[in-house]
Amino acid sequence: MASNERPAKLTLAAIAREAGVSAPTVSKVVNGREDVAADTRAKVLTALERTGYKSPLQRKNTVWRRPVVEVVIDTLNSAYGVEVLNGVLEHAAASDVEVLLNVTGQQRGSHLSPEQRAQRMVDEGRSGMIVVTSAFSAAELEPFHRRQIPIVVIDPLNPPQGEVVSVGASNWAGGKAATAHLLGLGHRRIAFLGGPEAAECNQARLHGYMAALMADGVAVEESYIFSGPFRPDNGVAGMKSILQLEPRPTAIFAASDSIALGILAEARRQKIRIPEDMSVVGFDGTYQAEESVPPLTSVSQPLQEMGRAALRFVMRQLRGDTLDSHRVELATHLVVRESTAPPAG
Amino acid sequence: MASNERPAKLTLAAIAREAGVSAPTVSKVVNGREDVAADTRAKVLTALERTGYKSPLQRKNTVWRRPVVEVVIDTLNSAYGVEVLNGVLEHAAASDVEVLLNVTGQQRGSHLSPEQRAQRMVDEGRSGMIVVTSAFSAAELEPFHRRQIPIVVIDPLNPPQGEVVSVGASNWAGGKAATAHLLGLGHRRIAFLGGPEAAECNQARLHGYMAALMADGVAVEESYIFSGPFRPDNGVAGMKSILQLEPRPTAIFAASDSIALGILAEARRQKIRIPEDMSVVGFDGTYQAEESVPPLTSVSQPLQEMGRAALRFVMRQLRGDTLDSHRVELATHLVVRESTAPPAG
DNA sequence: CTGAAAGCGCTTACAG
DNA sequence: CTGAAAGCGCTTACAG
Repeated sequence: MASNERPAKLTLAAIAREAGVSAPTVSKVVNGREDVAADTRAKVLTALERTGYKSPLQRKNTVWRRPVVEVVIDTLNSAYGVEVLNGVLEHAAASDVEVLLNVTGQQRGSHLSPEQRAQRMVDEGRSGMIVVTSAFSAAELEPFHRRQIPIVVIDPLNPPQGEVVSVGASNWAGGKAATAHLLGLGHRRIAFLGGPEAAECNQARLHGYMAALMADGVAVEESYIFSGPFRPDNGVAGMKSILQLEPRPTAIFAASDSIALGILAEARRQKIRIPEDMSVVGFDGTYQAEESVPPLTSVSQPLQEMGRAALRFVMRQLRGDTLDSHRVELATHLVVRESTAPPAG
Repeated sequence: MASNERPAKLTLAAIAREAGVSAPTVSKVVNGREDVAADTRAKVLTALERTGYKSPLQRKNTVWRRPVVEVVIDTLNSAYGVEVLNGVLEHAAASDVEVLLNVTGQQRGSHLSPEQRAQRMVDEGRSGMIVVTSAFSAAELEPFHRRQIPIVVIDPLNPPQGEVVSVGASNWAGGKAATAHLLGLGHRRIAFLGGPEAAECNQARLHGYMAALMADGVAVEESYIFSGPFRPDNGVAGMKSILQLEPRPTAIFAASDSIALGILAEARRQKIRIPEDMSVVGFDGTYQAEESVPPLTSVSQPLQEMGRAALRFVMRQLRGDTLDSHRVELATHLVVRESTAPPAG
């Protein structure tokens, strides 16, 4: 008879039987009351753990909730961010994960300390976080690590910190390829219109640029190197400066498509023809590079794949898998369109 | 004695007394069961709302969680959707609401019935939903209404359904203004390159176009009217057709900026100069209209404001406020840039 | 579609 | 400190 009994439902009463105590006693233990003898409490706790008992509340909360991953991003007003987000969303749909969006340009929740934000993530049942092109200190991440909340960073704006898991692209190789392409067309005076000076990805692109120049025996000219935000206005301002240089560069390698778009706009205003008077290479390879006038030669990053990889990393950490590496770097490749040509003359 | 009684505890039974029904009936309503007569349900809902009843589960969950609102959108690959989303995010940041993003182009959760999706929203503690440019039937929305989940629709792709709360813009006036602008420049052969034929907003724009023509005594030419998706490829295909019309139109009113961008691209390929050979007006007024070549004359919609208004509507319903109206329509206005000029000759 | 009755699982109050 | 008994609040099963 005993061997054919179906397993009793997991109720307080069942735990009580299991532990050899009464239901009210189990109730007290579950509710953290103090009027229970230590050894009685121990017996009950053992039974609770062995059977995996959940209160009706907990059970209702476990109706199979999908994991919720928060994506933190500074702005959606660039094709870069939207593409990364699309990758995250695609993988989220495939793996039944929900995506919470937090655009920090809008300063949400900035009044909270990292400690409070991490605690709130636990309270609200959030599973992990993906941070896109942001700067953060080890101290800001520590409260999340302590609570075992997986965080993955895409293209951090500051140098990698200890244990941080990050996803990026081969920026150095991309910068080298872009510059080599211009050199191959015959350009010798090539400007670098960069992103934020401190950004890892920007430094790698700059060093790729310098490596290509050096490989061809072209001296690096300090006055040809600029930096600023990854935004069109930086391209506009940079283009104005570059047009006043003597001797004037014949080509520009821009560290992002958004910067390159600013260059194109300023060129139009000043009646500088692209590529006849000036060649321009961008970086990112978003759809904006395809649709610009003229279509932009650009170093394409697998942005969607980067988003997917970031979410995959979060989920792996959630499952408790060990990671092979704390950094994934996906390949970039140069796409030649119509904004580059041999220099005039 | 009655006047000094302390208020009865807020139990199912109390609600039942209040509504003049039995406890099991209240239980059914609270749990979203279907076997309750509409008027009985209404009585119970009133009582629930008046007393602010919370189930034990809800009571325990009220550790002060921020409301979570889900935004459902077909794609982020258009400036339209991103702008609306920016508006939602901005108001969400200001009012301490979390935003969950669901991009349906990726078919997520499509295997679930509306009933299941609505129940899951309750289970996962979601507060409300904002649906952007989607089609849906009354039957699809009913399970959400039954569970008192506020839904607000932005620019529905099908005609408004009964109780649906929606946000939009003055499409008819905008279509009329765009067409009047072209007529004022001297155009008489004006094509309409529209969006989805069934879409409310598209129909309003089309009728605004016809109203302007008729006001100027210009006959509506059926062969000048096209429809298709709100996407650049529709603009490309439409432009090809229009260029073959005899006599050829001298201007095009496109029902969205994305369609207009396709027109500009095809014009470039065919060496048709804009605006010298053909004037083009778009609709939406996204940043793409500013950055295109040439910059696009377009009817600007307050997309961010529409996103903000949608979230405000959701929150009002959550608080149980009565809505003044089930439809908000914000003003559009024409922004003249460089894609329109008097016809040649 | 409704509700009286039975039931379920947890908690409370209190005697020992 | 423990547990039999009573109680609470919600849900289920089903007769009408």
